[in-house]
Amino acid sequence: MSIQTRRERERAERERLIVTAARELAEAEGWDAVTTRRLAAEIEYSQPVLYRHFKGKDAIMAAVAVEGCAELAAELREVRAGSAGPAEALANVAACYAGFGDRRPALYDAMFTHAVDLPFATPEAPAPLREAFGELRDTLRPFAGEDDLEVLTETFWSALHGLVTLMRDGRMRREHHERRLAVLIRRFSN
Amino acid sequence: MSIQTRRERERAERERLIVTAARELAEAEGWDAVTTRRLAAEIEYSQPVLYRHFKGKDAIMAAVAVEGCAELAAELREVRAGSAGPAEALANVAACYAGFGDRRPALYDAMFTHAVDLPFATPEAPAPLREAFGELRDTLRPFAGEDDLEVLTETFWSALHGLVTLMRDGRMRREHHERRLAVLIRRFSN
DNA sequence: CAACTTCGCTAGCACTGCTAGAATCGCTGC
DNA sequence: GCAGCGATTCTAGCAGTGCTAGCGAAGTTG
Repeated sequence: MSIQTRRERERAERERLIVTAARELAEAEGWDAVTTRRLAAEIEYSQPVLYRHFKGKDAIMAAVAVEGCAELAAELREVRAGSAGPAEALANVAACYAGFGDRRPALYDAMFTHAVDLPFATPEAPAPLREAFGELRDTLRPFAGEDDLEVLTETFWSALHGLVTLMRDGRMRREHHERRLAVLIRRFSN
Repeated sequence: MSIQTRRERERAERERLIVTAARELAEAEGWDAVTTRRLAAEIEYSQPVLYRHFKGKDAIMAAVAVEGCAELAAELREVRAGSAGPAEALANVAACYAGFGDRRPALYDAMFTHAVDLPFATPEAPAPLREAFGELRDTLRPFAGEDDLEVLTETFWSALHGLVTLMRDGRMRREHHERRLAVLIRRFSN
C-alpha cells in the first residue's frame, strides 16, 4: 500500500500547490492574471495537469474561496475573542470583515463576488463557510432582540458585503468608510 | 450643415442601436453571451464598427449601466411618490430596489457589480447615477436623525446591494428575502 | 466627371479555457 | 537485469475571446 499512499500524498501536495499558486497570483496581480497557462507555469507543470485535479478554472477559484473563508473565520474569531463585551465585539468584527475584504480583494472576490457553484446556505456547505458565517452570527446574537438570528445575520452580512464591494470598486467615497461602519453598527445595536 | 447633421444623427442612432442591442442580449442571455462578434451580428454591422463608437466592450457596458440607472431612478421615484408617508416610502423603495436587481440581474451587474471606470461618487458622475442615489437619499432623509444623510444613504445602499447580490448568487436563502428586508428597514427607521 | 475623404469590411493577432492523443515515466513480473 | 505494461504528463491543437491594421468601396466635393 505504500506506493499507493505515496501517490495520494503527492497528489494532495500538488493540489495544495495549485491552490496556493492560484491564490498568490490572484492576490498579487488579480484574477485576470490567473490564466491556466500562467498557473501551469507557476507550478512547473503543463496545463492539462490542472484538469486532473480540478474540473476547471472555476473549481480552482472555489478551492481558493474555501481557504479564504477559513482565514476570514479565524480572523473574526480572534477579534471577537479579544473584545470586551458584545458592543465592542460587533464593532471589531465589522471592522475586521471590512478590512479583510479591502486588504485581500482578489481573495474576497473568489469568496463572495465571483459566481461559483459552492453550496452556501445549506448544511452541505464546506465547514469554513459555515464557520465564518457562524462568527458573524455569534457576534450578533446579543443584538437580535425579537428578530430571527439567522435572518439578522444575513442582513448584517449583506450590509458589510455592500460596504466592501461598493467602496472597493470606487462607487462610494473611501474617506467615509469609518463613518458608514459607525452608522451601520449603531443601527444594528439595539 | 445638413449633411453633417444627418451624419451625426445617423451616428447617434447607431450608437443607441448598439447600446440597446447589448442590453437586450445581456438581459436575455447574460453578459457572457455579449461578445463583440455576436453584438456586431445583432446590429448587422461588422465588429470594428463597435470600436468607432466605443473604446471597448467595457465602455458599452458602461453605457448600458447609465441607461439602467436612469430606469432605476425612475422606478424608485415613482414608488416613492406613490407612498403615504416616510415609513411606507422607505419600505417600498427598498423593495423596489431589490426587485429591480433581482428582475434584471444583467443590467444590475453592469451598474453596480462589474468594475467599470464611470465616475460615481463625484459631481462629474452621469446624471442618472446621481438621480438614482438621490432617490435613496430623499427616501432616507426623514430617518437621518443625527447621522450625516449622505453617509447614511451610502450605508443603506450597501445593505440593499448586499441583499441583492448575495441572494442572487445563491449565497443566501431566497425564502428569507422578505424577512431580511423587514429587518433592514426596521433597523434603519428610527 | 475625376479626385478625395470618409467609412465599413476582411483578415488577422495574441490571447483565453479546455482536451485528444502521443510520448514518457515508473512499477511489475519474469 | 530487463521487457512489458499502466499510469501520468506533455505536445499540439480547437474553438472561442477582445481588438486592430489596412484595403476597398462608398458618398462628397471641386
